[in-house]
Amino acid sequence: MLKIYNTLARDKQQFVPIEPDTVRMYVCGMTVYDYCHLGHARVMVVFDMVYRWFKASGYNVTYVRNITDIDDKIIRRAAENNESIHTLTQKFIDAMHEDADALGVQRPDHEPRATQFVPEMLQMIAKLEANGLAYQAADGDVNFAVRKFDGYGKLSGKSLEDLRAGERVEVASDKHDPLDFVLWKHARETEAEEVKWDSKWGKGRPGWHIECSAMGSKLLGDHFDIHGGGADLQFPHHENEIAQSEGAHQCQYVNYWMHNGFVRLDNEKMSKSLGNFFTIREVLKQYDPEVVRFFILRAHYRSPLNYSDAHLDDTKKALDRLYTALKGVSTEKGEGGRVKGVDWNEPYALRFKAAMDDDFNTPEALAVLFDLANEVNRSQSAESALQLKALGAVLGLLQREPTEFLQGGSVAQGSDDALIAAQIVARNEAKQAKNYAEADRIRKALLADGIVLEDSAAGTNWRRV
RNA sequence: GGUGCGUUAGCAAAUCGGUUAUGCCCUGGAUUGCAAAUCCAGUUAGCCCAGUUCGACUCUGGGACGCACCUCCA
Repeated sequence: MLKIYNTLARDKQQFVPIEPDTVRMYVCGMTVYDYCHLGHARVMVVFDMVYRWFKASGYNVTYVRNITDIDDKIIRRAAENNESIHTLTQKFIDAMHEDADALGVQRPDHEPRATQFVPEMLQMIAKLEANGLAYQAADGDVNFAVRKFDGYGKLSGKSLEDLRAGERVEVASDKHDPLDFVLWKHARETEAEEVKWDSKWGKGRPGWHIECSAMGSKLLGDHFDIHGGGADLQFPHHENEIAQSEGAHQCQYVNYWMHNGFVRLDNEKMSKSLGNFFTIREVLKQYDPEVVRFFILRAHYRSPLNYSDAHLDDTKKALDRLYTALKGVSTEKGEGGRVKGVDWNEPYALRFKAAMDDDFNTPEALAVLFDLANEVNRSQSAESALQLKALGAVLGLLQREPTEFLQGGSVAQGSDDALIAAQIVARNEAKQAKNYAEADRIRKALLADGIVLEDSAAGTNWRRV
């Protein structure tokens, strides 16, 4: 029985889908004006894990992760680069896909781009206006009237009074209420035609919040199961989505709200505005992408995750242990020669499932994998090894050839394979001649290059540190 | 200022009112020419104070510290 921590309820709740055996989930994706950083990597990996677990649990899942390809930052960046919005966003969408692919993140079923759903957004704004929840201000912007929507603040646990007391920003005077937010931004003279759409309120472009509401209901319906995103989107973005969608459709918007924790650097949230971030591609120059994925899944998705080289090094060693267990045990085929999936009746799998069903407790699920690896090491059982690999697959891990991972695991530098092989031959000749000084010299020299030799009955293997 | 979350061994990180988390590091043993890998055994916990309880890391109250949101942000 799957339980999910629902931000809306501030509690773990049993997951009951709206339609039996079906999950419809929406996750706020990226605004594509720059390369993705590790914070983005965490959202992608976490919800990829969620997506995979629902599928492994037998649900039909429709997963939508949007792309914001129109907003102030994009417009500014395009102007700086002297390129079109489309050129800029396409470049970073491509880069995002490269990064996601490297991290083993499966493509969502839909990746809607905001610019392709402007008519739906306009329809929704019209509904809100008809329902008395939106108004056009003197400056031409169409705003949402926060005061008119009962229950504003139910997701973030904030009252309008609290919010008002904490106001830190000068408010545009044309709003009826300082907390009203924009649905439709009127076009500015200086802006390119590319960022202007016609509407009954005049030329303009959509506000950020309406994008997700419109794309969500278009692709998943007015009421769907799960909505996810980073914890920083809880307020105001998700709060505003609820107000818009429920205000327009007059029904519950989302049943379960899921928010992942931040990636931190030196105990501080990694973010664009603080400038303390590493892009995914920077990190992948130094670490194997599977190590990065494993690093993210080693923490519970709601916990903070501190990034440091020491932690990544630690993670690499941990993953080495799992791949080492798989090495040398045939995992190609199960009994009777068929390719085997998870045997869900087996004790380790039951523990794994219990962990995952408990609000996607991946650290606990991974602990089960380490216990299973220990079992594989002891028994050298192909069945156990297959089970380990199959459970790894559920998390998008352990699917490579162990040797390929262990020998390329940290991003390759120095010695090439042929050279290493030659050194091993030379060392084994020295060993046969009982010239251990020479054998040890060769081993030490390789170690200096990050190559560890392992002698076994079957011969000498090597791996990278 | 308001609101929310967190504080577990050297580091990272889970579970749980009473029974070995797990990974890395460390110690001893087995194995090895010596190592590495592996196996076995072991060391190191629960921010502070008070309460509830036969028993609390786990529940309650108070305090300290940290982080986040209240502005664009994954």
